[in-house]
Amino acid sequence: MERSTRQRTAIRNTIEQSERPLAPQEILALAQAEVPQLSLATVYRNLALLQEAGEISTVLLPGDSARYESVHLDHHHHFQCQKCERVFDIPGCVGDLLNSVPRGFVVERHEITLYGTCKGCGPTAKAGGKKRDVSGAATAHSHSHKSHGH
Amino acid sequence: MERSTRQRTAIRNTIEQSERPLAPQEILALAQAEVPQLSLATVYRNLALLQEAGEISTVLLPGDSARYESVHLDHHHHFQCQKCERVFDIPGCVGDLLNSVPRGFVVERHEITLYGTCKGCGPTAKAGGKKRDVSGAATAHSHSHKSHGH
DNA sequence: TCTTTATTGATAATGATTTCGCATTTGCGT
DNA sequence: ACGCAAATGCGAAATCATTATCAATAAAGA
Repeated sequence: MERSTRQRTAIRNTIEQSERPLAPQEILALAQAEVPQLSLATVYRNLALLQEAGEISTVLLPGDSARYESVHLDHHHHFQCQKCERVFDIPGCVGDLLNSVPRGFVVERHEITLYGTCKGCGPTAKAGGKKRDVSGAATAHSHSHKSHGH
Repeated sequence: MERSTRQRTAIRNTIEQSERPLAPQEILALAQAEVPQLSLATVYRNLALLQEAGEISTVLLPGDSARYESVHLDHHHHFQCQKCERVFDIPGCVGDLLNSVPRGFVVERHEITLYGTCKGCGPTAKAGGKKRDVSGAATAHSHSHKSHGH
């Protein structure tokens, strides 16, 4: 059966406790604080397991590779900082104003991504600070759990 | 200086005349109707040039590779069919209801992607029809040019 | 504690997309 | 018509995220 390993627990906690979607690399870096020798392959293997178990969901952003977050979150969208590249959750939804599609098209799901500057990076230059920092701290929402459906 | 070649013209026309964003492979397939020996490398090289020239823009969808479309289009968003995987333009915008971001965050741009079933695929099974068809015909908007700002 | 086997770590392998290298072709100004 | 640099074709090479290998490790029940 499914065993409880230190690495799996670390990975799960890292995701569950994060206030924003994390990329595999970020998860690796953060979880290594708890399990130093943790391998990226293990992160991927567990992401797959946790996903099958329905504990986490995949967050896909335009032109970027997958990130993961807890499924125990209200319906929300994402904000990616154009400087630090980190992704934050934005609570709420713009509404069902999505009926403007042409005749014959049926919408089942939607994805909204906002781009700009995050709290941490402040309203300075348009861009600049290269690459991600893998750690990160800033928060964007109050982590209100449960109660889906938008 | 910049020369006018048959392949460049074919590529430009293909994109300009398409009613939806096209992936490099799709552009290759469509433009080969005009220039049979066209190479994929040439498509990529010209996409870069046309983009620098400000003629086309990149369309990025969550978890998918880049597509390209003319910049001469009103502000709009995209709809991807979950069956044929083709991407259509959806005119208009849900509005500036994007002020719901947390304090300290500044939104500069947004991206909205709708998922569902397109006109051509009809409201049948949830999914199924594998892979793209590279050609495609269906239309989703009236191609009204110019007049940005949303 | 012993046994079984899920799990891990390290690394090679994939698969897909995009870029390069280079010899050949071809616009385009003269 | 000439000449040269831009542009092309095609295959190799580079990226990159994700997956597969496989020997070694360590949960969990007996």
